[in-house]
Amino acid sequence: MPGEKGPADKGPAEKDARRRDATATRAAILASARSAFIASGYEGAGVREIAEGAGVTAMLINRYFGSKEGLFAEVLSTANQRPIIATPETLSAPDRAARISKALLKVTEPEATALDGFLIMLRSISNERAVEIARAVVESHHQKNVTEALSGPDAAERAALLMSLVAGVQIMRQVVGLDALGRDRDAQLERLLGDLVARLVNE
Amino acid sequence: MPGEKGPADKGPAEKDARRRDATATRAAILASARSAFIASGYEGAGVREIAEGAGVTAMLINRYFGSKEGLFAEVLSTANQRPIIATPETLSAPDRAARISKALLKVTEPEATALDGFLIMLRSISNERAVEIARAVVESHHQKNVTEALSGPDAAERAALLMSLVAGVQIMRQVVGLDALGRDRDAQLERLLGDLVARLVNE
DNA sequence: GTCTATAAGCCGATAGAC
DNA sequence: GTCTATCGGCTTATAGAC
Repeated sequence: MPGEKGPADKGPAEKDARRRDATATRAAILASARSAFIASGYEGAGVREIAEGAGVTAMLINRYFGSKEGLFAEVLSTANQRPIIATPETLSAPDRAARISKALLKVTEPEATALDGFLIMLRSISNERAVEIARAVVESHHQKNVTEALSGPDAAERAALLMSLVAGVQIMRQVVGLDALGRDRDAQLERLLGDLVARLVNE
Repeated sequence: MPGEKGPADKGPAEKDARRRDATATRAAILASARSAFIASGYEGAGVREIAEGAGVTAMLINRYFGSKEGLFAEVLSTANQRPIIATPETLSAPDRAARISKALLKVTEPEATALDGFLIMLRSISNERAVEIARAVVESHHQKNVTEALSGPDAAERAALLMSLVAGVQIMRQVVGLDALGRDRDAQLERLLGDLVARLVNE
């Protein structure tokens, strides 16, 4: 029947089964946006490019997320839901400093992806609005989680410095690729970093 | 003499005295570019905006620097000529860790400008070419200088971690503006940071 | 040495058809 | 639910006049 639209329209509309699924489309856009923001940051990634990666047109991004800004906020929020390095598990272990420094080196290897939430933020600090969005996410998630996990005085300041150290190592090792932070130095780095982390996580 | 050009050409060309001075124009473009890259990074700053700040047209940027990329390379290089925090002076003092942590907090206050060379780099990591240029500058200047200033084993790795810490603190304190790294926490931060820095700069 | 004018293309966002 | 077509504005870079 010509007047009927949507998935009920079988027959010639095989690909519509996926194309007309709002939930799936939304998820596809989010996934594509995440990759694009990781690779190029907020300013570097374009809505057309993101849409193409999701197999849709750019217009749908505004339809589902209001704007590129709204899309960025949702990507950043979901990518920073839970702690990666200073997790409740690593923080409660007796050898937590060693565990954390080891985890930090692992997730900042050139091809690692676990710390994507942070990486998106770091690659987006050229844009003022993106920084504001990132600030809200970090304060409400990571700062809060890590502070609560640390006991002793100045927990908030120690948590903030731990995040700073993580951000700095990620930039210099994963993004910039300093020789002295290469994988072939992991042995020395693990020892040095463990020392630093111990100062922050041990009361 | 009719054949002579430049400032010697007085008379009706009052404003030409400045406008037709290639050296001054070059310097004006560099200064304007530096401000723009600090505020918006490589991708965020436009050549028109930079040219306007120098009182010239965008075309001259390509004339003097070949391209926006060439301009960026020159700005980044001049802005990172000499060390700011880990200077020969601070590193040779007996209480170097305390001095360095104090200096770091000072140059990462919200309105501070001393660490601009680093800030330009951090705001530009969304662009691949900008990162390559920044990497070359950091390796050839800061990594080299700081490593030479540190004695003892693993000097290169300790230097790289010190730069990572500086970069991380600058991002979280000056760019993101985390509450826990605010100026009202300077007393605690100075103590905590001093501890960390001591682990890196003391053999 | 510096200008105006313009090429060629990408940006985010929107109107309206189906 | 998704499309095409398009708007207005931005981008870097270049050609040619003076």
